[in-house]
Amino acid sequence: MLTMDDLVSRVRTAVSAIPTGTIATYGDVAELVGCHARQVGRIMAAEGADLPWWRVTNVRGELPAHLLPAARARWDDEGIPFVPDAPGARIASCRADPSAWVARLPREFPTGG
DNA sequence: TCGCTGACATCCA
DNA sequence: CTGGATGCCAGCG
Repeated sequence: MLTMDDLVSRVRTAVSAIPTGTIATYGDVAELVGCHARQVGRIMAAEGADLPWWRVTNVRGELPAHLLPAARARWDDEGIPFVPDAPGARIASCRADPSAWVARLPREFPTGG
């Protein structure tokens, strides 16, 4: 049984494991923790304050306007390009390798199987 | 204790 | 941009 607390814990673990300088999508995280992408967004909004949330974007590599200023600063720090004219380019060039990302997770991390 | 409704940092045609 | 599909939570009666 996957409770909300379990889900929060998994999301926190998964997001924390995203390698520096790379980004993942809500869908990636959702698939990894075994829930819907939208659920990840809810958790990030509520519990993601102390996580590298700027490494988690939507499928287009974008974030809501109220987060963009802070996210851009983080992306700049980590060498992640901000490409306002071609947001897809960022997600394409900086998306974390799932294998490398998942490898950073603890063995105990339940991926659903 | 339900059932409806609105809000959310999503995704797709 | 518009409209529908998904999952979960919070507020109201």
